[in-house]
Amino acid sequence: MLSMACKDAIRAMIYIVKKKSDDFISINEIAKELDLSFYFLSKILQKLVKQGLLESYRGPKGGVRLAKKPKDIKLLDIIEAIDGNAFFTECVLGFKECSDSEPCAIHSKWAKEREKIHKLFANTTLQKIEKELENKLNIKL
Amino acid sequence: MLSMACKDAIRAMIYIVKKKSDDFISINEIAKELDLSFYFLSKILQKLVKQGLLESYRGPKGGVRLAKKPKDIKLLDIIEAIDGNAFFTECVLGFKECSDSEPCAIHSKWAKEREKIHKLFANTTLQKIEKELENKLNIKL
DNA sequence: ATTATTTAAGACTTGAAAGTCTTAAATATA
DNA sequence: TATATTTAAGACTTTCAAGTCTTAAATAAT
Ligand code: FES
Ligand code: FES
Repeated sequence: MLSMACKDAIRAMIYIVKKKSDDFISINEIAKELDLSFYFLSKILQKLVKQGLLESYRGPKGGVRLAKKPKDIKLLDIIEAIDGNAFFTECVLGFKECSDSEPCAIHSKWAKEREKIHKLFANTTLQKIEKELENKLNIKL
Repeated sequence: MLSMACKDAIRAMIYIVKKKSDDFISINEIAKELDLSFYFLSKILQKLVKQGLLESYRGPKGGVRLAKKPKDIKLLDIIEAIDGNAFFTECVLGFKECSDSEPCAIHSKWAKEREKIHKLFANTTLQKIEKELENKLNIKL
């Protein structure tokens, strides 16, 4: 469902918010901590910078940091920045159109669950995740 | 979420059940009616034959037909035959493990919705789809 | 028996995502 | 100013799903 790039992007954003740092965090540090390829992660985070979710700074002491407050960044923003919104709009059986007026055989049921997932990602902000990390101590990063 | 192969497989199975035929239905006919590649569809349906969802017969008058009653074939059977069960078991953020005891940052919410989708596919039999096709007349095939 | 028709099996090609690397640009520090 | 450090951009390679094609095997009809 989520691309590899998108999974890495979410994990990186969670790492960044958890740090609560005003300074820039180097991509190299994030890649090492999360055991990701520096090369691959760099490309992914560049997209988040272009989408306005991160801001970056070059040179020593450079890196990336959140461009907005954690409460204003939703998982859905990250997903749409990397993967687009195909999952939430396209027919699960691959038809060109997906709508209530022109449904496939499982549209009615599928669209309902799909909307719940959409809401889940739209309602989950980095701030909420941050709080949950503080409360539950066994969560993987 | 579903692979192209899986989407085609589901559409083909729906086409077959809708025909309500005791005879074998040629893959060529299915491919033409659903506007799918004969080559690609052949490979896909072979998997369903191996999984025991379809039975096939070679030669003139040959083709495929359901190996079980429509009420005994679930969408989940088709999905697992083609795509496996990765979607329903793997961590949405890509961690190796996915369990309540070792959760990622969105496991608790994700696993809940994922289970609903699992139930949706497990509860939707070809028989139910067949009935819905009869009731609602604007459903795409 | 021969031929036409159909699935079975597997080789082959294509295309897109994943992953790697190189060079350029920015900038802090010495 | 020179150097080291960092992101930016894009070329390049790898991998795997998607898609195509060829040949073999089964079988009905002639
Ligand atoms: S038309 Fe198929 S999911 Fe909406
Ligand atoms: S651990 Fe991530 S979805 Fe279960």
